[in-house]
Amino acid sequence: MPRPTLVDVAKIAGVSRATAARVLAGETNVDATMAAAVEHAAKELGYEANSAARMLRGGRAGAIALIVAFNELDSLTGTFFTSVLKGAAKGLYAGEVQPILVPADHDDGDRIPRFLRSGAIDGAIVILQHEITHLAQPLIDSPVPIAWVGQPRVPLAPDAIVIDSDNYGGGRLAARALADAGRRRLGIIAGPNDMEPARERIRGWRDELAELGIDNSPIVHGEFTLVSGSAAMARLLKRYPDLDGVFASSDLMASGAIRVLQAAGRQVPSDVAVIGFDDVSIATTMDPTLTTVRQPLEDMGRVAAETILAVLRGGDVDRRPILTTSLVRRESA
Amino acid sequence: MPRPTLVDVAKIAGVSRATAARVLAGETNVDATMAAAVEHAAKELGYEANSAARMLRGGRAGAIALIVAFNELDSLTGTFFTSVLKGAAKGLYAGEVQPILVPADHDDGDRIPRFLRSGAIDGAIVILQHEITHLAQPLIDSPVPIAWVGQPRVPLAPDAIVIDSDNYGGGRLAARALADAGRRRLGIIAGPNDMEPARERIRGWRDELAELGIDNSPIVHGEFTLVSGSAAMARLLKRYPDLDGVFASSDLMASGAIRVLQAAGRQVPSDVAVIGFDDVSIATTMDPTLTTVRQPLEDMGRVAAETILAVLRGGDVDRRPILTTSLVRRESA
DNA sequence: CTGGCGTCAGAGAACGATCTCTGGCCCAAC
DNA sequence: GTTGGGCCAGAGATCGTTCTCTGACGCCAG
Repeated sequence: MPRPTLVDVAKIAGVSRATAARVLAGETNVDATMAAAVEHAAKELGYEANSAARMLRGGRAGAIALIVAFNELDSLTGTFFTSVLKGAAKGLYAGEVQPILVPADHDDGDRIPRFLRSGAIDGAIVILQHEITHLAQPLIDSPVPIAWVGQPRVPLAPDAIVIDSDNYGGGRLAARALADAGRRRLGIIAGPNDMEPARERIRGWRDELAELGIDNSPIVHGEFTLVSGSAAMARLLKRYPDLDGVFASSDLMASGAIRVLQAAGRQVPSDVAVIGFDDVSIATTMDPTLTTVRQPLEDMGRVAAETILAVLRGGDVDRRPILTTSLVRRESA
Repeated sequence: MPRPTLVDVAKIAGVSRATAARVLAGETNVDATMAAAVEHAAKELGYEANSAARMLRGGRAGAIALIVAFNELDSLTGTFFTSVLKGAAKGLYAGEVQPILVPADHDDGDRIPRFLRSGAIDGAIVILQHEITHLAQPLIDSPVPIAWVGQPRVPLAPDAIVIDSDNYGGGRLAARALADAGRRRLGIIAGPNDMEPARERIRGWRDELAELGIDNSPIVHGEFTLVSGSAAMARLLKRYPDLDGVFASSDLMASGAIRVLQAAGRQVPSDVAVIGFDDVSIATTMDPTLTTVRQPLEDMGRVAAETILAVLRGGDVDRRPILTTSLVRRESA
């Protein structure tokens, strides 16, 4: 049996389509008896408005795409995505908007832009740590608003929506925490230099160290992954064998770094204190548990959702919110 | 400027709506000159069919809901979901169907059933380890087909779509692997007794042990979580202090168990060999890395997608596929 | 008692793609 | 030369909801 339509409801309630629509839309200028009849009929039939018809008539889809790199979703890197995803989906859900999951990889090069033009979504939230190059331009050219979670590598228009955390402040927090623990022979395992957040973390770290009077702290670079963290730590140890504090600018790199330190006979934190960045789940499962600069990932997702919804509703909102980072003290520093 | 419609394309190409539609639908019985004009006009305008109109007219939504417990998404338990999610989304994407993410928790008790009735989706894939009780009945009563990934605790109709892995076979694999490693004093940390997959793992484990002539192996129960695994291991050690092999029926419980074993001075695997179940990411990051019975989670998601798509297309498919489990040998056994 | 205004229900149009049905044209065959 | 069949383009209807416009009724004031 087909799904009941508004006409069915109206027929049973003995009123016209328009009246039934008014009642179900919550308008008040309807006779109470009729309204009750409509409510009753709708409940009886289990009526629910057909979303396609509403969409077609109303012009709004009531849906937002979440563009994510699926190949990383179930990896360690993925814990970053899932936190943001969770926040974004919750935020959209609260706004009565459907989150549509779109795999950014596996793209045939045309489906995402086509999807953006199909009217099936009102906007998109992009959650990519490493952007897929062929996607950047289509996303920038998107006919619907896009919210970026984290600064992408590509330059964006000044009115672009970008949700980021305070990477600069996070870098300062890490430096101060190590200094407060009495460490003075410090090194940093930074992210790739072509990524804005990575540069900001370095800048915060350096500024704070400068204020503390600590100079010439060496920098090595990784790719935010566990293995690149191990490799970077090995290089750092070679350059600076007697260091007593390391800031790894992702938790995964911190994890890789700690393994290398332990393999090299250094105790963490007694010989070398280590601070990470992100506060993803691995930080609590490693041994020692990781002291880290927390990015409020779930909040970032939620703010992305709220911001794009506000933009769609024509509201005047901050299009570049920056969420504060904070230090989470655990065992490693 | 508004999105171009089929009428715009037809106007530029100098043909009627119907002809333009025919060309874009790939029908061949159209004059080549006209077809070329339509193709050209469509490309020039960046035309993409309005999905709402297509949906309304065609009756199909072209979307499948993925119902997931969001509170667990970024936790350790969540790695289970994300793998399935990834497979399901890939499978749907391959079938040209949009995956819509639906948070199962945070439900106000009515939105999910209403959504199922809104025509916005053609079906749903349910990925819940611990079902939300108030959702079970609405899901069972759903007007659209539902595919369950993993046996839920509630009884389902015989024609329900359930994608599961071979839990029984997995239990046998674990028993045999420990026996092959020369272990004879074995114990099992099982899942909750009211969950079918947990019972099946026990049954497989026992049958294999019986064939191997190992009797009276003790059973303790956990809740599939890390802490419950620790607690269960502590109970097991007290009951059976000289055991030399443990099968924990989830990787998280195995992780908790190993910590307790190590804290009790037992070396893993030399004193006690441990085998887990699932093969989620933690299995590769713990120390020692975990030998485990692999559930093909991503495949399960993909098969769920393929099965529900086949059902929607009226195909005759296996509605209860069981995917094989396999042993992944690492360091812990 | 009548005219005017306010309120509220219903009829109709619109959203945009798709599918059916009709009508016209061309070619071939009788 | 005329008729019939086949093929192809276009007009129209349809999906279900929402919004605007119209018309009717009732009430109040003149």
